[in-house]
Amino acid sequence: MNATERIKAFRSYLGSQGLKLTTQRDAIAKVLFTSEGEHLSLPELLERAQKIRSGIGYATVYRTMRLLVDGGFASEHQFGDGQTRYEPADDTKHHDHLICVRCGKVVEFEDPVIEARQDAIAAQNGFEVVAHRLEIYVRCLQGCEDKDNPA
Amino acid sequence: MNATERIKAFRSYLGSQGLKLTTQRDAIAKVLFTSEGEHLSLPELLERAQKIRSGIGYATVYRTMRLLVDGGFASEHQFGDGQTRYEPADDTKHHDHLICVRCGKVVEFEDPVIEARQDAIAAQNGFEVVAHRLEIYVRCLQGCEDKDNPA
DNA sequence: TTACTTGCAAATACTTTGCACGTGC
DNA sequence: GCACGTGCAAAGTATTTGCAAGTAA
Repeated sequence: MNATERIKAFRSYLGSQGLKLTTQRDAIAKVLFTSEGEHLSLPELLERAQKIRSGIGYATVYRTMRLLVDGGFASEHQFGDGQTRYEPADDTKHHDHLICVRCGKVVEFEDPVIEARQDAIAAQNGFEVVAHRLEIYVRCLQGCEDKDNPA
Repeated sequence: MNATERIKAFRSYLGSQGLKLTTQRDAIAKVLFTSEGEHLSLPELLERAQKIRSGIGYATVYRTMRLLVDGGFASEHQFGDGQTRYEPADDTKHHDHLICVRCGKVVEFEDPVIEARQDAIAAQNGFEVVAHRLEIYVRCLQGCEDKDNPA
């Protein structure tokens, strides 16, 4: 599903839930759905949304993101910088993240071997998997710039 | 390494760093090292430490835990309840967590297959692994009580 | 009209820090 | 004695909420 289709789906979802489609919600959804791979924080989402529709408040972004997460349109991540970050949810396949501890670069990946292993481990312990979160903290092999101590 | 050995190691570490061994630090370390598998939060650590040595303040627990984490004696986790949780660090092998989304139960596991896969994936993307965090959110198969809505 | 939304500001919830007083070494 | 440590209270951060005014349907 591309960004346009996702926005349409979100609009339908709002209607189906008796919620209203406002210019604020539309702008925020647009920002989210066109941020593939970026993992934006609330302040970042706010800044971009205000370019589309000025005057949007922080609380509206916060509440709209919760709406998007609850509706399955977005997923939240905590990468350890103390901020919650968001990305468009992928309804078909799940992916995980490689995060460089030096430069902060984030690369997404998916691996069926790990997914399968998780199901097996959960089953062995008397559980069924609902979701998972895997973050691999790494260092770039070809060198990268320290985000906290720029050269 | 058992709890007693870990406490000794921590005491030596303090000396080697020119830091002082106080009754507060000792009590907090004792609480941590005897909490295997519990993943205590700061308030919980504080409560238990105060039973050993009354009068300990929150800030002291906070600063001592940072000391323990920095020294490699403890590791931090964020399980999504908005609190940082701590457990004694295992110097030999890493383990991950299965977390029941309904009752909050946490089970630890380790899996060499997943560990090996992570190294391979990182290498394929031009990284070397520094650390990782894997949380599998599950549901108990034999039923459990909802922590937010007790029966 | 009417229920849902918004933006502001205030309230939370945790975490982190400044500082005067204590205390290991 | 002196440098490090402690406890309190206050300051940060990021998140969440109350409410009067605004708006989609």
